[in-house]
Amino acid sequence: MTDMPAPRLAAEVFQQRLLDWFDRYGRHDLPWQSPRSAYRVWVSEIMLQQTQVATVIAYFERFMARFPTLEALAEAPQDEVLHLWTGLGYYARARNLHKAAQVALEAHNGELPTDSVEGLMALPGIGRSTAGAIIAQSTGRRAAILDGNVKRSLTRLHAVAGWPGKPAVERKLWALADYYTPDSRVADYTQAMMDFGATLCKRSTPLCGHCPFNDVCLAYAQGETKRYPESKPKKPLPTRETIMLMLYDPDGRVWLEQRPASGLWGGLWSLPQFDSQSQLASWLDDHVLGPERLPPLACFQHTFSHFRLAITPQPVSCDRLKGVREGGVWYDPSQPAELGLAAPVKSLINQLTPFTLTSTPGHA
DNA sequence: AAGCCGGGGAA
DNA sequence: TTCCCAGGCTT
Repeated sequence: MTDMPAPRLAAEVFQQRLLDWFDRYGRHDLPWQSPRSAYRVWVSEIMLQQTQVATVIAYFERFMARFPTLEALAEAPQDEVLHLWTGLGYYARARNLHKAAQVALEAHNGELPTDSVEGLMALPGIGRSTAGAIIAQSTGRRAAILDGNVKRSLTRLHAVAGWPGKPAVERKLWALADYYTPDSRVADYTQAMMDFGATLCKRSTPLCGHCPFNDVCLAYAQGETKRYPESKPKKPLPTRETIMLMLYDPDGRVWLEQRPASGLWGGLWSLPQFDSQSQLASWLDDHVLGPERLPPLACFQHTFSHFRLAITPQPVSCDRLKGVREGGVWYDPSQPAELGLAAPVKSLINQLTPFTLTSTPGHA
């Protein structure tokens, strides 16, 4: 009772052709490939979710320098983990990674439970494909993956219609992915599938002339590689507006508040946000002594996957806060604490340098 | 099944 | 500009 489309090649033939291609043209020098450990493979797989290899490499190196072992990660404060994730996006990945390290330390003797896909999937942030990748790459046992590269390659090879995000399409692709997965050289095979999708069966302008499967690829035979995979049905992005308060004290420190633990920018430190100038004025009135508005910065837009945020930065200088506020810190840009910052917040703070501030009236 | 969750590379 | 990337979680 399988949902699987007819394979284009016997599994053994597919594997042989792919591994021959990989031995010549695959990537064999990625930082998480040597030294290879379950921990390093795991961290790389999480960072690589929805993120390109070229972007990840520098983050991975910094992360490994600071957290060389699972135990080091588990015992670190979350702020430090988010700090090293700043700019990478999808911050739930970092929170889940941190939490999973703590679970592994307490419940699995500090090791990842790589015995089974189900065991790994029980950890936060690890789904079926990531679990398969970790097992294949770190243990060499048979496990299938289905990432964006594999989805793209398989939809073309088999001319699978429909957006791969649809569960019915995804089921077919999982069946194919599992069918082609070999019993031996699984780590190489998994890496080969990802390399093949990333460097040959690319999203645009795939290199079909050099493809080891161009004699059996249905999309190529139809001259319709462009049509696969079908794209996600698109909807217009809604726009939200916000005012970001850049409140500076006489020492040039800026006031940051921590976001709620989950949701957008969860756990990151950000500038206070307001829906209107009157709300901003009211907040200043309630909490700030001696506020003076500074020359405004240019408005700009920050685009998320599901909406667009129109940001109006409002610099304000002050003497101090009235009383103490929980969940906030005075952040010194010249001696930055190791906190996670949302990308546009980091950009704004770096943009408004200490020199800019001290050259404005109202201080010193 | 659909929405939520970032940021950047590439065309 | 537009698309989407080594996806997973929540509702």
